[in-house]
Amino acid sequence: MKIATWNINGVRARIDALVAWLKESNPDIACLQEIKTVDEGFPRAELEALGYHVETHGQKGFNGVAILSRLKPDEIIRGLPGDDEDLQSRFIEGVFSVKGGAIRVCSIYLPNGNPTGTEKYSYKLAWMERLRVHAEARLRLEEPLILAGDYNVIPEPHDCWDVKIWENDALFLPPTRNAFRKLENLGFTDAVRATNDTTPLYTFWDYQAGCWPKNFGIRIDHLMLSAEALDKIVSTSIEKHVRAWEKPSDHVPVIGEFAFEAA
DNA sequence: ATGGTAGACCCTCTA
Repeated sequence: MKIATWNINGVRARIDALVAWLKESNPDIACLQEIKTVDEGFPRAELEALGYHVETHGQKGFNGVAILSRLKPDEIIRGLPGDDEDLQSRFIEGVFSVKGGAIRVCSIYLPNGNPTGTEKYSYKLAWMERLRVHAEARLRLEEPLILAGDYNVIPEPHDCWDVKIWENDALFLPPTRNAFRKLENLGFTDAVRATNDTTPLYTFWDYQAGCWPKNFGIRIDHLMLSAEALDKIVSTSIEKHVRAWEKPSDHVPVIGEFAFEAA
């Protein structure tokens, strides 16, 4: 079973690329971020025509997340618990029945946090703490749990092309990486690093300043696995070729292949 | 010289 994450930077601008990628890679579950539309504006018919169930948590103009799935979800939770005042659409969670039980998959669009030293950065850190609290509660279910998404976190120096450029950025500052490490310390494993060595791997190349042709990228899109999900991981792939497509997102999909079977 | 691009959308914000 293939479970993927992709920040598509606007689902309506990216529908042709999304359909082409789904046909090519055929993921069983695709977590999307930055759909940048309200639920009613989501191009669901094109995706249902490919055999996907479509669950969205949209927002006008910014943010917004979705889960596409071959299996019909048993349950969907919209919004990250822990702050009723937070109106930004950055989290959706689905439960799916597989042979032997259930798996739980979350599509996460973690706040960027720049500029640092502002309420945007404190919002990022507060959001990461809410994610940690929610993830800790979900771990007690002892299910395969996959937290998939755009974390806006560069975990290690070798996950960016030049650490000097990023060392003071909200994506790399020590409090950001410490909060990410706290999530790992709960018992989550970075699927790409569990299946690859420490060579540089990127999932995002800025549109600006020729970052893509120069391979000036960063790795910020992650599949974080509970122990029960890590037991089932077979391989991962970063779909780098998608960045070279016409009208690309600035992020590429990350796919995990798991030894789950449909119920 | 403080650049450069992209998406959504009311013209400026977010990234």
